[in-house]
Amino acid sequence: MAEHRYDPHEIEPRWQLLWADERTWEVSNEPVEARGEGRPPHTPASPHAGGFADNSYVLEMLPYPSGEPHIGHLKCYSVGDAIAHFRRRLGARVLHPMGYDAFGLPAENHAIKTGVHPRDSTAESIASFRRQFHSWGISIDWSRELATDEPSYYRWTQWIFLELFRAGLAYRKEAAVQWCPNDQTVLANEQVDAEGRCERCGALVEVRQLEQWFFRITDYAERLLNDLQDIAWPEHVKTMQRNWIGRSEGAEVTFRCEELDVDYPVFTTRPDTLFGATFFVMAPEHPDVMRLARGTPYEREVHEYVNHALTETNEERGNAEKPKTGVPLGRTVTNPVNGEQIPMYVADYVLMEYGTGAIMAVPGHDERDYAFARAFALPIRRVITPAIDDFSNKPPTAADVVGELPYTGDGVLVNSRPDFDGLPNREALSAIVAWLDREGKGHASVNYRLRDWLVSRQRYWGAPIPIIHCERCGMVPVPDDELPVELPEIEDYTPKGRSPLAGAEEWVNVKCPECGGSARRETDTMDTFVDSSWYFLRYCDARNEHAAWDPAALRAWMPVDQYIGGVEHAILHLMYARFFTKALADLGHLDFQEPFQALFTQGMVTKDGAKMSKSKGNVVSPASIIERVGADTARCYILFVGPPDQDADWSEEGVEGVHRFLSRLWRLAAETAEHAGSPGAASTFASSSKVDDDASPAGELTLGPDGLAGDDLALARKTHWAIDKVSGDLRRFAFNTAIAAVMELLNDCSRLRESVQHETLRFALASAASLLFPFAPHVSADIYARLTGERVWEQPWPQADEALLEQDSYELVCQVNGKVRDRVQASADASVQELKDLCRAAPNVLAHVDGKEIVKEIVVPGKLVNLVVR
RNA sequence: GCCCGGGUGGCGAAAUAGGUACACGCAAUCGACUUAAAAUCGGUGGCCCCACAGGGGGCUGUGUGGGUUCGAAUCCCACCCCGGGCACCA
Repeated sequence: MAEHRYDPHEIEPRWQLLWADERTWEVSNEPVEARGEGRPPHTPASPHAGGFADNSYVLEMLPYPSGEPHIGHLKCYSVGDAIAHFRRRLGARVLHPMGYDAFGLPAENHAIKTGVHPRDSTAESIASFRRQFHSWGISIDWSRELATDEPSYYRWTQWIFLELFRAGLAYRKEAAVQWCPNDQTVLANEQVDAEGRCERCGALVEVRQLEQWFFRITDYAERLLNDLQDIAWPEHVKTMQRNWIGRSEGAEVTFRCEELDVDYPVFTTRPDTLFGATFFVMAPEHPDVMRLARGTPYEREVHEYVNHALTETNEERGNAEKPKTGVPLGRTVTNPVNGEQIPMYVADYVLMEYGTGAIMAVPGHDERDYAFARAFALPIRRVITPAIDDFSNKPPTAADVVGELPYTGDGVLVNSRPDFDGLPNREALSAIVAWLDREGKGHASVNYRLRDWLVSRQRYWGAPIPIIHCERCGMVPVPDDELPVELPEIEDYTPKGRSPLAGAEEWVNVKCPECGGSARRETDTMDTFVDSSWYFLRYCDARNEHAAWDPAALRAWMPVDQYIGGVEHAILHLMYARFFTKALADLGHLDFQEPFQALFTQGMVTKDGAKMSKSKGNVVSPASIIERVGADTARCYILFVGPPDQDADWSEEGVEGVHRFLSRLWRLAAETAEHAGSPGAASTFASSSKVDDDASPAGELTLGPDGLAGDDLALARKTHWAIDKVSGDLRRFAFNTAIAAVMELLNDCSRLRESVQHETLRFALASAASLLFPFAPHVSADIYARLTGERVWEQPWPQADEALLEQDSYELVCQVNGKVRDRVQASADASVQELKDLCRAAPNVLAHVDGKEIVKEIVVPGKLVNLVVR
């Protein structure tokens, strides 16, 4: 007799080997019929209600391969794998691929330190990720594996770049970047610490204007905003994206500087406060600032102020708490609504990147303008009053004006113009904008917070931008047949104020593809977010050498039905991928607008309440956990510990608890399988079931209510309850309660094992394994095979028998005045009157009613009766 | 400051539609098995009262205070605390 000990280290590699040998999780792009296979015989004829028929694309965000996978990866892929398995067994063909986001800074910094080529350190990391993903038993179609640093991948990243370039969606312009004067290099924002110092040398970082590449994502602001309503994403992620896009409605209003004869439009969300504008402020970066100040007494002061502001770090400048600073420009502009001359200032609280880089300042109704006005002793005028008393008959007088300034709320206009005074400010806003429009002094306008995407990096380890600079022809795309532009081999990765690629002279100097003259390659590389903005498309046709994808392959799979990843990508990655999808659709390459139909964001895994980090020494490595308890335990634990969208704290004791559960399940199942007789019993059973598998698709695993009684009926009911519960929970990502339901089922199996028929127990345990398979595939496959001789992943998802979900009696809760006073057994088909009678007759109810008058009886059939007494 | 989440036993959590609060797991504790320990299996699980052998009854109780309702963890109002995101965006 075999020793009944759960041994994940024997079980897990055995099943992994089978799945790898048989390429179980690979799917082709051909429709099932076209492959001549038809539906596999076990596929349900009609999909379950709410099931996933046909093709389904389940995708987890691709990992950035650095070192080894961490617990966060384990959680993400455990969630994704559960969904993939569930959908397969509901009858879908599931695409579930894997790849690596392989370009990026850490590998390059490592190369600067050690001289090891980023390609080599990345390859090593990828190998480690791949090995561990296999050891976790996740059901990946490995035939589509990719890494974004492979020329066969970034060839198409470059192709997309050129498509955007040709469409005018990729362009070059000057932009402010972080610059370290000591290292003579541009720095990524992440390389600047909180005090605005260079990570490497500690020098104060400056802001410099340099030519950079951008993608015109702002052209898509409106669509990126509007289309959020069509996708099944968590509301908080949509909110984050909406805030990031930052749509504001308002008006553009023109202020004129008569002395210089120049118009300055400003954007305002509050045209209703135009009559309260008492000064005008420009951003230090505004190109006209020096011109305006020239020849005024403030020229020198303005010059110094602007220079200082430009070298300030974002940290220093971006602080709303700091006192307002600025310098007069010595000029005035005309307020178009009342002709007043108001003074112009330059101040760093105005941003060049938003609106027009200039503002009208209304200190009476804006906190920032108020602070500036107080600092510079400028007039503050009230034009809106919160008083909402009836001004319907007469305009408000000074006595009606109440409240503190600045006042930013709604109210009624005062001190403006007779035809606007007395109007509620929202009405006045529309009226004033209409009036400005008629006068040609302004018009309604919409502004976005979203900025164009800066994609160039002066870095080595990224996809080269496939552009050639020719003095005669300008910027020339690298011809398609010369793609990819491969990264040159270089010795020195250290950035020196330009991309390390610039040092590869032989690589840089080329002939212009248009005129044949000597020209130079673009030496910047692309932001790694570009690589990850289209990888989900490439998976659909990962081995295509002639195109980024075959449209037919995308039709088979896209859009992604369920995307899974960390909420830290709620804005950047998810926004960029949406932008790529829309831009590529506009260019005729895609026929859908959104890449990810549904999104699930998983919570962080902490240890002792803190984020895991090497410096804290609290990192839990998946490899060590799996070595100790196996992948099934690790995966189940991470899903059992709590709702997967919430943060979870890693607890060794909790892991042990789940391990005990799997051990008990495996042991009881192994004993039950053996109890059936010889080791062949299971297969005998399985083959006999094949004879009449038309009886039910699950043949051997059917247990109807007929002829069952006592504990057998109870256990069969519990089994069907668990089937129903787990099915529902899986649909709503409630993996924790799904696993708890299987635990309950096992507890009943253990309790009733001696008192039920063998067949009842076997059915319950095989069902438990079947339900647990999405979370713990190895042990579930093992148990299922032992009990039935079948492969669980080839079985359709079990269906609960309605007849067994219903009880013929239940515990009726008897309340008096809303408090539970007794519980009695009630028949499931008892009438309302019978339930009332039952409740009134319950012993403890009688004690509480005791002579009092029953004024009301509330009956909730199936649940309770509440007697209201007085 | 603004926008999201969240606050339930000693702990992680559950309660899917306003209807039995605390499923499942951990920890603790008692018992069984054992020479013993581990493992395993079973019981217990706030406070008070009665019976004190099994058992029965009551009172609290879901961050705080109010409200709606026969009935509120769940809905409404006000507030407190924790976590995250954004933050001079005119």
